Amino acid sequence: MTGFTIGEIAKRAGVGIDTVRYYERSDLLPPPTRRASGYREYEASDVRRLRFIRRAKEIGFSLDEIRDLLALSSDGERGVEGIKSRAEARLVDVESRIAELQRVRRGLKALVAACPGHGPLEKCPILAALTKDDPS
Amino acid sequence: MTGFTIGEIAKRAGVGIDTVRYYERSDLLPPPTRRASGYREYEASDVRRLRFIRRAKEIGFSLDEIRDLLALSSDGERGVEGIKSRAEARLVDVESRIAELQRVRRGLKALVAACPGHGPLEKCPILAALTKDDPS
DNA sequence: CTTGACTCTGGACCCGAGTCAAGGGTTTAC
DNA sequence: GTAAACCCTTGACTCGGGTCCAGAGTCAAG
Repeated sequence: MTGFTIGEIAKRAGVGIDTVRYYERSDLLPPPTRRASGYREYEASDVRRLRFIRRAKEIGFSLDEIRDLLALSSDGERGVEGIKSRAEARLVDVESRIAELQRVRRGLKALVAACPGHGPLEKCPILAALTKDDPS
Repeated sequence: MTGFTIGEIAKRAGVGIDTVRYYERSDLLPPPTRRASGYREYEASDVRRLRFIRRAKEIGFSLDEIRDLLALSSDGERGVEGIKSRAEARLVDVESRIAELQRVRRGLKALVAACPGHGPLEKCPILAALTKDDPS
């Protein structure tokens, strides 16, 4: 049961080879074992980790934030202090993102509903729906 | 009722002055009227638009995507064809982002719930919760 | 045992989204 | 009427997140 090469893992996770190496450099992926030749050798957990990174990115997390999310799930025994609070902070952040996206969704739904598919779509509600009540 | 200067609008919208000029260059903000001196002169709708951009960015849209969202709401009479379908496409996208974020939220909640605040937090469920069933 | 596909490292390059600086004009407050 | 605070343009720079390339070594199939 030899592990995957970098090309295999990249394909399985749906990212580029250079990206995998870049994530390694960026401490998002642990340095894999190496064959005698120097080739990187990955295992299944690396594929999972890479997929997680890819998906987290797709929904708008930065690599820094993802590093944090990953750390949450693998800090293990040391540093249990603070893990919970970091998770809670992330949770708050995620929930506010969801809330914002739900506002956008409502706006888009209203737009779609109001739009008959043709005809003079006057004053779509989307801008109004999204720009109201900003207390900042 | 003279309009706002660039500094005023930037402050009201919570972005930098350079950012406002950058958005103008990038066609996210219409070129404002100018005073005799050359100073840009903005109005309330520009503040709303800027705020919309800022918030859309915060929840993970790129400027390209935002340009598209904005176009949806201001295409007006011309090009009514396709507006609805673009809105629908955006809606699908937004809904999938929400769904992904909800997965993350569930994972984080489980993590927070499972974590007593100290003690050996073994095998937090978050990674597992987020890396399962990826059909790509 | 060669050929083509793959991998290695190091470093250059790219794009998006700003941010800063220089050199100069304008406005406002005192 | 002048100083501080603001604005103008052009153009260089930054940073995150990759992507590409050169030059060299490795692996697998025929």
